[in-house]
Amino acid sequence: MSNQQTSLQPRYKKGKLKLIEATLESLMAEGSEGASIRKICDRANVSIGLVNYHFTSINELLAAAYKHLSMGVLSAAVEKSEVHAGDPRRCLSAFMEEIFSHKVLQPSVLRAWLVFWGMVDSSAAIRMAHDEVNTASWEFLEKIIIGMDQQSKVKLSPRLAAIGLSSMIDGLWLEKCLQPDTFTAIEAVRLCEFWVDAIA
Amino acid sequence: MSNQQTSLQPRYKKGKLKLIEATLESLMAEGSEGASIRKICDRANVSIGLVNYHFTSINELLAAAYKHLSMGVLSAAVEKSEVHAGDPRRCLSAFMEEIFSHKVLQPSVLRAWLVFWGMVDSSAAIRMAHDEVNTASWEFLEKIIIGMDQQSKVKLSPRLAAIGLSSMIDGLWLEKCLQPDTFTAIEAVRLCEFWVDAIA
DNA sequence: TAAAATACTATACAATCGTTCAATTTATTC
DNA sequence: GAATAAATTGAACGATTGTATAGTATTTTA
Repeated sequence: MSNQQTSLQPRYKKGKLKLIEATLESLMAEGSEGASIRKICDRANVSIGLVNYHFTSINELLAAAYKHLSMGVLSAAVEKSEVHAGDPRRCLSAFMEEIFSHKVLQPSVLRAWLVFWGMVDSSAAIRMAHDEVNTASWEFLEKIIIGMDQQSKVKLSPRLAAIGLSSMIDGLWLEKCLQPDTFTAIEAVRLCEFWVDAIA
Repeated sequence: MSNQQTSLQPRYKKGKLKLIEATLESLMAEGSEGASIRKICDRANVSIGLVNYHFTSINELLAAAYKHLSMGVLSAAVEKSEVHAGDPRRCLSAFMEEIFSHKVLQPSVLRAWLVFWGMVDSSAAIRMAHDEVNTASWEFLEKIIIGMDQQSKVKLSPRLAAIGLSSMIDGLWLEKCLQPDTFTAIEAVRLCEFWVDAIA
């Protein structure tokens, strides 16, 4: 995963960012067992007191990490697709190519997401981070599909089409995490392309 | 959730089953925080020592609960679809109607699944339960799609079509769990029906 | 350069966890 | 009904957790 900050990601000072990055590494390596301040601080080579210095609780740190990871991926995908502004169909292809790229479609990255999803219900901060990321992602997809619809009427409402595509993406991520050898990245892209062609 | 045992679910003695059911209740109510032997045994009104009497570890209990829940749902869906044996398209509709029924599409039920998914990587027993459930489900779907293919050639390989449908189902379940108000059960069924029609 | 602000350390605390196991209770067998 | 087997209890244990905080170190400001 690239450590460059992107346009949708919040900005953090060095010390905070170090903890956020260590958190992602820890979750990616160990799943939910990596969501421990001692493990995170071992990775960051700092003392555990720093978590409560920089964040109000471990959940705030986890929420920041979730947002950092997800907005990073979303930003990259949005940027890649905006190259094709004016052609919604190509926008979607570029978006899908990025979110199923080898940078993202690694079991370790997906494992971190799975951990975050599992925490959405039990932490208000993580809930907020999730809602923000999810809404941004889903609205982007819907906007592109509305663009397709304006060129040539699509067969599902853009809202429903976006929900379908978003769900398939999530489901493929989940499956790739749980059973990595079931399908390839190329097949994942192909399935989503099929969906997009089916609504057009 | 019905407490009747179904054809794919293993059989357990009363004491074991009581713990399994309490486990599901606990996860459904509290998510991953409910995966605690004290919370589970409180619900079952038994002493915590019983977990290690009936199971070798809490992970074995969790694996049994995962299998119990999932095979219960899969059995019901398979049974419902088998009424339409000989008509693969109707089989799939019946299957989808069951898996998006109000019995299943409750945030609490989906929450339990999310907890289990999050544990797949860190417990061999849960990994095994997951692989078994996932394989049964996916093979069933593929078999029906092969049936469709034999009647009239489908546009994706049955394997890939099954992966796509399975992913969409998982994704819709996940989304429904994380943001329950985004879409209705009817819309979920509609999206999957659209997928099935798109491959035909 | 001294003072103020920020960053960081290390320890302690209370709480919770899953595993273990001797003792007790209940159910089954003969 | 006595003996055996199975089920159950409850306490103890060592391990781990996140939060809190006084003290120390480093950086920034004037």
